[in-house]
Amino acid sequence: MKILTENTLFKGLTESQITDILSTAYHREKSFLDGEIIVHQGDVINNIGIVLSGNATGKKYTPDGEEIIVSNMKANSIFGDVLSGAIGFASPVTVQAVGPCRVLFIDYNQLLYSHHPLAHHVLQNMIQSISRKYFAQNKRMDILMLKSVRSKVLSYLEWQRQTKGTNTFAIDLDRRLLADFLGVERSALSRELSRMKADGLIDYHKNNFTLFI
Amino acid sequence: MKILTENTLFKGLTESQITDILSTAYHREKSFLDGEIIVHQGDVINNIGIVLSGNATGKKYTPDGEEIIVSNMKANSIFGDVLSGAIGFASPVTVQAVGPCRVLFIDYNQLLYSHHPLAHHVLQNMIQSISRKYFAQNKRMDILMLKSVRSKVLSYLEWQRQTKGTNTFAIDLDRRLLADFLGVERSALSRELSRMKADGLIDYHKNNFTLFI
DNA sequence: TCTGTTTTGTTGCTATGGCAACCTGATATA
DNA sequence: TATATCAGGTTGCCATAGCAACAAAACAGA
Repeated sequence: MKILTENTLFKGLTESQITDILSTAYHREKSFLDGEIIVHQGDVINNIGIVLSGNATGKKYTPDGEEIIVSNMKANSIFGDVLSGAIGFASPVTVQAVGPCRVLFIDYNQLLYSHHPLAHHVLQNMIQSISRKYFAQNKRMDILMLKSVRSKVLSYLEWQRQTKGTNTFAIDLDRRLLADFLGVERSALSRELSRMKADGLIDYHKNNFTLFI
Repeated sequence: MKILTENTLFKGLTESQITDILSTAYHREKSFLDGEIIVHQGDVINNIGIVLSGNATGKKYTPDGEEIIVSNMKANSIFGDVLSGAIGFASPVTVQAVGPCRVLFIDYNQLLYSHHPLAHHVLQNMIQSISRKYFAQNKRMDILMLKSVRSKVLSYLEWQRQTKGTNTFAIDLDRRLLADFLGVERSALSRELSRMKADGLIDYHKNNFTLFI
């Protein structure tokens, strides 16, 4: 349980305070094998999930059956918080184990309605966590709304430069995922990257990029 | 202040409970004239804003200077909640008065850290409010990711049918706003709507739509 | 009712990007 | 070392949709 002290949901709390709070809300640990579904798209859930070990992905399926990876989760990632918070909403994503993984589920309502003096603190952390997810999504929306592939790529790289703080940086998406993120064809992305390199705007090799502008 | 009993942030509380809670957090009411800026894009704020009367819009500007209306706010709309919740984030939007309007600002931290017994309740409402905004955004992202204008329109209309519950319904966006929402050209939207009518998929007049599929 | 204004529809032109198909190079595996 | 596999790059074709410019309704105000 030591890992939870690093979790954004319990940030600022000691290990004993965390176990103390958890004693007031029903929770259980569950293990999943590679490929097992943790949450189905369409499920209505009332639990917060925390990845204790291993990895999981959030995917969704477009109307025409294409699979899109929405998020990659590793240890200490939280899911189901926004979903539980909205009350009554169906999960827009399927959460699936990538390799064996362990997940801690915490009853959302009991945690929320707990009168434990520190529950307040957890709520504040939760608001912060949800708000951050909102803005991450917001950033992506801004990019998706741009019309040309080039402007999308530039906007993305500019964003990365800002968060990384250097003109040369590695991104954590491969071409397929980057194309999905930008909402373009993988081949169209490759094509535009070449053009941008030819135009002297950027340089890149694999997932290492340099921005010249 | 009676209007606040209808506000999602104070849902479930009586008028006297609301004034009671407000007494623990710094708040002020402010009036704005038509066109006045309430929040500038890029501002870092620590207040929750509630529109008491009048209307306001949330706009943002694309890299190439184009103005996009992101949201329309009326009485009891809340803004700044997600922004304050994320702590340290710059506002991605400019909030501007449309006609004269009054806004109630509440200090976010004092409301959040209040030890008032009902503050917990407000926090829960806030989580719900933010989560809902997240999912509204999420829905839009799904639509923006589709490639063709037709699929975007169909996805949007299908969504409207589901929320409205009938095959015939009025939407609350005009063509300009709908085009922005879908991330397409206004003329391209009009063109595709005509085609879809010709193909017998839909019928429409102004903002009244009927879905045949 | 007339007129100015705003909203919506229409249409030709053309660049863009989706699609498909294939190539190249890297990494893994036997 | 040979070969299978996978990520990334390249390219031709062509429908789609952006852009611009204009037409036609719808609406508002005098």
